Amino acid sequence: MSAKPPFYITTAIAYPNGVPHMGHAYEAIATDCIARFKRLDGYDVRFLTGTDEHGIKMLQTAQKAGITAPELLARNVPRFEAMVEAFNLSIDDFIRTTQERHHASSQAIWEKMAANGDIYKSTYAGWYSVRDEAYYAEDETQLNEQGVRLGPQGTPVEWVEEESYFFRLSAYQDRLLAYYAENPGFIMPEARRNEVVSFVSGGLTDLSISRTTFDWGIPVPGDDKHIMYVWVDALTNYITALGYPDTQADLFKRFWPADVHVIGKDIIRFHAVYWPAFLWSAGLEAPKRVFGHGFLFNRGEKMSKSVGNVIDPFDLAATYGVDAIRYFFLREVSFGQDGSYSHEAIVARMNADLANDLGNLAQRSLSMIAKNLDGVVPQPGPLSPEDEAILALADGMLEKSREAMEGQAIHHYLAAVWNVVAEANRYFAAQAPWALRKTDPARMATVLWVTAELIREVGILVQPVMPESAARLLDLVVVPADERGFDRLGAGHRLPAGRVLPAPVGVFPRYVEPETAS
RNA sequence: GGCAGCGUAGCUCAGUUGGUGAGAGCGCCGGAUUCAUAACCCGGAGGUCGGCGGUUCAAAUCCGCCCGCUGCUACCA
Repeated sequence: MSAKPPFYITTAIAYPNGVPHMGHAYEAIATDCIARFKRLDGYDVRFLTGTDEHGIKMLQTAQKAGITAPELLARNVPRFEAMVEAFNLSIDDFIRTTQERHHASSQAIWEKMAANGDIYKSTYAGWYSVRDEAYYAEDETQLNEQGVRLGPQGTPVEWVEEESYFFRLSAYQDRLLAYYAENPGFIMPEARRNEVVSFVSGGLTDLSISRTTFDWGIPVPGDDKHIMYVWVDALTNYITALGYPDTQADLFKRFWPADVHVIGKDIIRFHAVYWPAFLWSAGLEAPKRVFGHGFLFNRGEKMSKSVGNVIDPFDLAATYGVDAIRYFFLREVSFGQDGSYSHEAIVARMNADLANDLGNLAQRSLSMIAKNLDGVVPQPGPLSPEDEAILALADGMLEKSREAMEGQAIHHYLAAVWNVVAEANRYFAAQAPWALRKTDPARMATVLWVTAELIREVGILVQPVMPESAARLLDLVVVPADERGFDRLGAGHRLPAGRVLPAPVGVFPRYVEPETAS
């Protein structure tokens, strides 16, 4: 067992009735960045992702394709698993809700909730929308011209009357409101919290949590006619992966409650209302934070199959490079807000920030060390006020980054780092070491040492966003593998003189438009 | 309909509790430079801070109304 503080972070589990789109990759990338940041900052991190494989939609999609649900999963789930490699996700576990461990866990939490008196059997009658996975009151629906009844979201609904188990959600209203009040950071960003508070304040009704109309799911303990509502099943994944129902398991004791569930803004309610209630009912603690990120738009348009602008994340990574894609989405999009992307925006970002600012800085400074100092890190002379100032600015990056990442403001963390990169370029231009070469070689050496040290610090700090490229950057200044943690930042661990550096090679290539045949 | 939020340079956005002449990045124009990935550096043009009215010595920043947009939620039908 580690002395490091624990940090448990999860993505939502993806619904694999289709293949991954950029939205899935985005959530995974952002969560991975947070996980890596915490790991480098000295935390014992547990990072979970996975797939949500039950439910009627899975059955229907399979049916449409003329195959079974397991066959559909066999086709799609590997694509989600492939994202782990393709996007360099540093996960510790990949959970699939069809796994045996998850059946046991889901049934166990159900039994706990039942034993607590929060589950009762009744009948449910109403209009159900498969697509929305929600029931609607009759007056929430209407008939269209074709005589098809539609729900408020414009999706078809069907009359369902079935015996159902209910969860006493209404009993948790006060406790939820108290929890939101006492933990202002529970729901992030803040705008989402306001919505949830207003929703819960408006009154909670009990929740139908079982179905008898199909069987692709986990059976209710002691009543096989019923299978669990997908959200009871899905949410439970977060504790299954820690060994639940064995609450004495090492993982469970160490990592529950979760520090952050990173999810899309569309499923905030399930995570911020239902999930804490389920957990309390089962005698467990609620997670510490639920962060709802925004949606991605292709050139400002929502991605949809009918518009034909759904982007394959694997294609993007192949075209621009994994790290460039990771950087683009994490830097360009305010985490928590919706974001937009386009070829032009991606190219502009990667060329300006990565190739021109950071890559070129490394190249111009390290090549001077190679050509003028035989590739050996020089011993710096007395530091000038300019040297001290830029080093101090770099030393301040960690605190700013931490502060930003406390609130998952990934874009602020990156802005802080690139502010230093911009200043470093100004510093380099102002000091003009190429001119000092003839007038004051000792001073040139000092400037080059300072710049190399800046590259070391920036390299360490950008590892969470661009693990591969940052590693190559750090290789250029020969930072040993065990000296790449955030504890190595700052004045206490400056780049030592005497290191022999390899010949500098470009880490961040410019994106050049391929020649178009005309 | 209710609640919450937003509308600031061509684009994306910053602008603590009202007070140095309204900012950043990208883009554009000009200059400088050659260490470097046609990169970096310097300078410049560009805005009625959605509109109207009000409070104040002073408002992008507070209040009211209006217009437009977004989210949550309700209801009519």
